[in-house]
Amino acid sequence: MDTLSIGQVARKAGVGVETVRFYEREGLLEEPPRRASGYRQYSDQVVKRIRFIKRAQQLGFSLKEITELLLLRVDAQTSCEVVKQRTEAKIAEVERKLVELQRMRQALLQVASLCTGRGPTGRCPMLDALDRQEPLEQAEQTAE
Amino acid sequence: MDTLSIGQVARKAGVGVETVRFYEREGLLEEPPRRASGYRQYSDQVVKRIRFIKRAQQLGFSLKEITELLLLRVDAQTSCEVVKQRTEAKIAEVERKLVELQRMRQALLQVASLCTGRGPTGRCPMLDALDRQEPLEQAEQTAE
DNA sequence: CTTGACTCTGTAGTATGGTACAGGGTGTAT
DNA sequence: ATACACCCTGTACCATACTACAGAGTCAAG
Repeated sequence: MDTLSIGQVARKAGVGVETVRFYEREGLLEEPPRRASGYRQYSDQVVKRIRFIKRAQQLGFSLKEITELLLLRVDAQTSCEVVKQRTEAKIAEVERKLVELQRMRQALLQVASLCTGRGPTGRCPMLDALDRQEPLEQAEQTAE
Repeated sequence: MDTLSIGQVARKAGVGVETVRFYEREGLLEEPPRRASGYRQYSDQVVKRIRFIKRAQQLGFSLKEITELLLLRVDAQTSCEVVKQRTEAKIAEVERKLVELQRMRQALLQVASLCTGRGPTGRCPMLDALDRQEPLEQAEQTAE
């Protein structure tokens, strides 16, 4: 057989059946064709789509944002210019996240290295490590 | 003055007063000393802590995970070995996220470049672009 | 042709992460 | 000494993202 039942899709994608239906209701998955009985029949494309949704979520994107990512395409409704602008905005966002993650990684590496030296170094090593990365912080809103 | 009221902390950190109290209840911020009146008095350390929480959230960490990150320290309760292990687990997690974000960035760059060529290329360019990055996908659970 | 696993729709409940009062006290500037 | 912005506790409500039924129909194996 070439098509998948909702249960097969859910198992392959590592989510629950209810989640697949939920994503359909929320517009993250398009409504699939139905059998005479009303059973949904999927292609395995949808498995990829669900996995993408799950990965994007773990990177801090909401379902709303993920919908936007999945809709980045040139078509009758959306001109090339618009898609390009939106895509570049998303790229900028992803790059901001990359920078933050790099900083977190550096901080964690410092915590790990600090660890070999042992000793209860008080306070919060994680935040101290981040401080060491941004040596000069702006005055930022001292007013009140 | 050397200490901050809850309102000043909230403004500096860019969150609501209620959020600060919520984080305290949830154990993300320790209970600050109080004035005779019962007013909380904070040092500006806490502003950094809240900003860290917010940034980590945007990278897909839950408040529970963020609590764990902030607790990575060697003390009476936690030995060096344990902290090191946990920290290295977190580093691995961060590095997985970095890889995923890089892939998403590449995919978005492809969508943007594809865009200059114009035309409604059907389907979902975002997922197609990701496919092009992982040329050979494993058989992964073909059973059912 | 029945049994058990699966599917359908619809509605309700849950966990997470806040957000918004209500009803009261505090701090200080005028 | 009174106004006004702020703080307190406590409780209730909200959005997001599921998760779990109930009650009914479907499908394939034995």
